Amino acid sequence: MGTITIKDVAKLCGVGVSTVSRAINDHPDINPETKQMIMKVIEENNYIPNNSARNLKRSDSKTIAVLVKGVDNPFFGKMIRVIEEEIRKKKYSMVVHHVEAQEGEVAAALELERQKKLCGMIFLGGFYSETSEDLAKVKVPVVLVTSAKPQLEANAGYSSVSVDDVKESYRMVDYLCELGHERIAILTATMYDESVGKLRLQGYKKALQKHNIEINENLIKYMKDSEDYSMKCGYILMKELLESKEEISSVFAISDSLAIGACRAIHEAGLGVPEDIAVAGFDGLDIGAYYTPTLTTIVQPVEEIAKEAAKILFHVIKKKTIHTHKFFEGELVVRESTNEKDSAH
Amino acid sequence: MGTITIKDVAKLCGVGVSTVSRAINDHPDINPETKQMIMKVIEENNYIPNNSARNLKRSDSKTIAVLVKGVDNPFFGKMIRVIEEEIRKKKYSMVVHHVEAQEGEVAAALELERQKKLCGMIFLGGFYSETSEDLAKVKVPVVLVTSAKPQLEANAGYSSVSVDDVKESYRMVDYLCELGHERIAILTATMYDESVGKLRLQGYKKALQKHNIEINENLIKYMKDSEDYSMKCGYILMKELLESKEEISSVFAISDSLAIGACRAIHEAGLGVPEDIAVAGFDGLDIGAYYTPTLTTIVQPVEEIAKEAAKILFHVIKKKTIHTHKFFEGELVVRESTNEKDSAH
DNA sequence: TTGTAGGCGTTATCAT
DNA sequence: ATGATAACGCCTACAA
Repeated sequence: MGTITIKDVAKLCGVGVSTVSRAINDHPDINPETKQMIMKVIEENNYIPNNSARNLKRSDSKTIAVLVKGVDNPFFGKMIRVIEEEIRKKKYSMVVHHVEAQEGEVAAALELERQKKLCGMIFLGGFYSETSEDLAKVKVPVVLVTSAKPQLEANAGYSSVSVDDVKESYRMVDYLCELGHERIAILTATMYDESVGKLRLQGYKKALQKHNIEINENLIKYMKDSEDYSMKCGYILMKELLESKEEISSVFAISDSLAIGACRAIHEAGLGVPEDIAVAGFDGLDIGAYYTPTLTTIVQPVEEIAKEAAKILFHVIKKKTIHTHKFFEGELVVRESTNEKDSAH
Repeated sequence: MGTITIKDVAKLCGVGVSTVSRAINDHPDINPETKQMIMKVIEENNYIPNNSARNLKRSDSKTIAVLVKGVDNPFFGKMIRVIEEEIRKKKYSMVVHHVEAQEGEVAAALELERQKKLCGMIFLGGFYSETSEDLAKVKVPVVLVTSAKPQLEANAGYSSVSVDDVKESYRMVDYLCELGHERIAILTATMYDESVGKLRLQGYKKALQKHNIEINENLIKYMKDSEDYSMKCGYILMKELLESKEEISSVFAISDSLAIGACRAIHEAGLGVPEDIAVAGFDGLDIGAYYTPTLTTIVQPVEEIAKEAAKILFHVIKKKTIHTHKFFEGELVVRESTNEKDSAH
């Protein structure tokens, strides 16, 4: 008695398969009583429709893919779970696909799209290296999360949801300046980054300019090509910075992971955070509240962002709307890792 | 020019569909030249077989599901990525499914199994609450990772791969004892846990016994039902412990996340780690090496475990072997969060 | 070695 | 409101 099919159910109910189909798909043209009776039989024999057959028949497969670029960012963990939940609510399926830092995400996307007959995709992180033209090759609706391109064409072939990286970054660096810091270093993405790295660097520069602080290229530490937003990377960059003998009173890391790595490096150099060097992060990872010292950071509203991403995607899929670009406010959370610039200097 | 099908390819090549099918599925009975020519045409028109159609035809769908129980354990993040890679190498698909702490994982598993015609499943974490009989309902091969049942029936209907939780836990607590600690608290899973929580608690008790230290129930802190292996949970449990006024010189948390939460609580109580209270964790998360103080822990060989899990699963699927139970050695990594019991006491 | 045809479980289009 | 029936794209006997 392997698997029970729609035919079996039909037989059991003494009706035609199409009636059963109508019942399980909430079609209008069906007698409520018939439907109820069918659903009961389905329940009793716990029949579950075969997904492959459905997808084969349907044009779309009711599955949406989540592409995650760059390993080891716990920031995405929560995001994925929220997205998964939203997708499940809509009775869609989700497949997640991790793409290595060097891999082209669009290439991976294209393959997935065809193979699985996706009806939509969500990109998490990444989206450096790729151009809008590349992205346009993906035919299904796409929403970019946390990886907006700087220049948002109104009619871009995709949606996006994120915080305003320039603004939030500016907010943080401005805060650091207000504390009296002038020698503010930044730990940022690669030099060629066209995504969050670039934007957050922009915010940094903007804030410095506002405070009439000259931008010192030696205080800008870029990741190497092979690196990612990991603690290890933050550790390495900070160590280099420390060894460079540049005077620094604070450092802004564009992710909490980087910030924590930086703290470790500072610590190992026999210095204290924030007494000797203040450290600020970005993202709002849980660990920031438990680290010693607790981490000043920009908290991104992860849950809201994820939900909005799903919402927009479904809207676009159902053609209820065209592509949208939505920004959420981040929140500057001040904790122990930053303090006023020591006046005893 | 929507999607190109196997028929189109056949037409393009001037051959029958079965020949094309044979080509893409590496069947033996085909002329190498024909095959090469077909593959070329496929490449040029980048034809990609429709997965749903394949799965419908095949009995199994070549997809394996990963069930992750309990949110927010970064420990599983890496695991999933490694598993994903292994699965992809075999040209299978992976779907991950998070199940809430209260949800029954077997129920979720059953639904998935039918709906997606899985050919195998990997359970990550969890597996408390569920009995072997429940698990037996899942017809496809299952491998339990990091969640072995205490009593392993030789012919259990599943495989498992993990560290020997009793032994590793024993190793850690034994080490703590060797350092001179006698008042050793443990932060563990719920009281009803039948999985890693139970096992690690066993190891703890065993080590204490070896050192003739009486077991003090007040030093055993169980999670509440609603809690999970999170930093927050560790923080809460530790705080309760501190408030209980029990004298403690060290605490063993059965996960690094819990340990970090505990450190925070200790810190906020104005005490120092390890001077006042030594802290040890379990898992070997990256953060352990960057936290202040760095965390003494049992490092689990995540990558090996994940690879082995995939390997075993594929073996069982292909009927090359029956279910296996494999254990890996953990590694006791001593760092700053533990030290010798202060003799000045 | 290769081609033809039937069927996998659904959904959708027709009639009824 | 309901029931046949034809696709959906692929794999696989079976036949050639």
